[in-house]
Amino acid sequence: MTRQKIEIKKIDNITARQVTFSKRRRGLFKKAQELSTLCDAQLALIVFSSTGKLYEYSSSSMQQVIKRHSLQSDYPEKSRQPSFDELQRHALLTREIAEKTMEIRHLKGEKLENLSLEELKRLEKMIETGLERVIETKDNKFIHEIDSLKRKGVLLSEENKHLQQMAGTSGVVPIIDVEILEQGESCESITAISNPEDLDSSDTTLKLGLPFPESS
Amino acid sequence: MTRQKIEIKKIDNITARQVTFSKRRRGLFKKAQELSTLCDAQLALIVFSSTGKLYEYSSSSMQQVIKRHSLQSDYPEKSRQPSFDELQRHALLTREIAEKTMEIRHLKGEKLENLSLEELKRLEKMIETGLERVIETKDNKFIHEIDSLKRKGVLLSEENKHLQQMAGTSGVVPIIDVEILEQGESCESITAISNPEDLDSSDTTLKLGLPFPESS
DNA sequence: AACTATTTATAAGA
DNA sequence: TTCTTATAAATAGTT
Repeated sequence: MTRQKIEIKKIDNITARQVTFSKRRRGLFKKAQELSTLCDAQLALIVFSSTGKLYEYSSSSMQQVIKRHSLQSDYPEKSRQPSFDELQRHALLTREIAEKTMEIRHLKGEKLENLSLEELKRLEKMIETGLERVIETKDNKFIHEIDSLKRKGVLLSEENKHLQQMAGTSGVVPIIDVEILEQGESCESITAISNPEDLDSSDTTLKLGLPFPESS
Repeated sequence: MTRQKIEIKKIDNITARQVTFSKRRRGLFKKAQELSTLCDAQLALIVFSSTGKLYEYSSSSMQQVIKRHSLQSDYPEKSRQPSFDELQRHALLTREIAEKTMEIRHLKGEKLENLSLEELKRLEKMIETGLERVIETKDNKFIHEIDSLKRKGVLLSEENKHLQQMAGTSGVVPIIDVEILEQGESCESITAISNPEDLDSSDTTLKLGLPFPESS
């Protein structure tokens, strides 16, 4: 735009075009950075030359500007297709869930028709072992609870005796005989007179979110 | 850049800044479009004013330029952060896997220490039911196999008789007596003489990928 | 928004 | 590519 005014259309001469590109590109980037500085604007400029070379400027990070742009723009989520990597990870997780679901069903004795005899035998053994462990754990817990209750009973009984002596009232009859507790075998009879809140040894109340949902 | 040269730094006066922004923005966009036209360059320009308003220009479509840019640039996938939605779905799947893993462990009699007595009782019942079903399925499969083998034996025996008559050789002694097969009760004795490849009724070979991996 | 004095950008040539 | 230079274009400050 000096010596002679030029028309704004594609420059045919390749050399002239490249020269003009160099000059004007520099000018444009300078103006862009001046604008962002002077006016506190966030700005991104991307230029590909006709030969394919990339030139870029951005006042902050290019990603930041592009992200802000795609948020404001009317194609907010079109460009956000899940990446291959995400799809793959998602597929892996889904597959793992399917496998675990099937394993649970098998352990519950469901959907067994596709298992071979060999697999059924393995499964049976697996479940038997699991059952033994559960029963053992359960029984241990019962025993522990009985033990704990007995000890509480003994303590309470001793306290009672002490209180009787303190009060000098020998005529009061104890409600629970310690001897019965120490020899007791029936769980029901003991849990029946016990209040769960009194026990800090184990929790017999139902937890929220049962870990065994019904599967169809 | 006229009347007086200015320093390139943020303009403090808000009004002056907005005026300059307007003027220079127009100039910048004009230059940008001239460059793309004159030099056949692909170009994208994104500007956010300090008040947040978006101005943009691109020689082709903005997405196209941005895509080309992110391909050439050295951050090919960095900008592709997972969306909130993806993260959430991922978290859900991971949680589901954790829950199922724990359920499997419980069914196998592992990690029972945090279960209440009530839960242990439920679990025991669940496993017992599963075990019954597995045993029943297994036994049915045995019976089916026995049945299938018997029928094969009968057919083979009849074929043998037929062949004997055809050949006129009455002196050949049959290797297997049909009567024995029809009355057989022991699974082992029968499976011992059977070849799994002969049976199309059921598959007793081990499937690949056992559904019961050892968990620690 | 328009004006205008100046600065800046740049086309053509070296 | 870079420098030079004449001139077009952009624009800071003013109205």
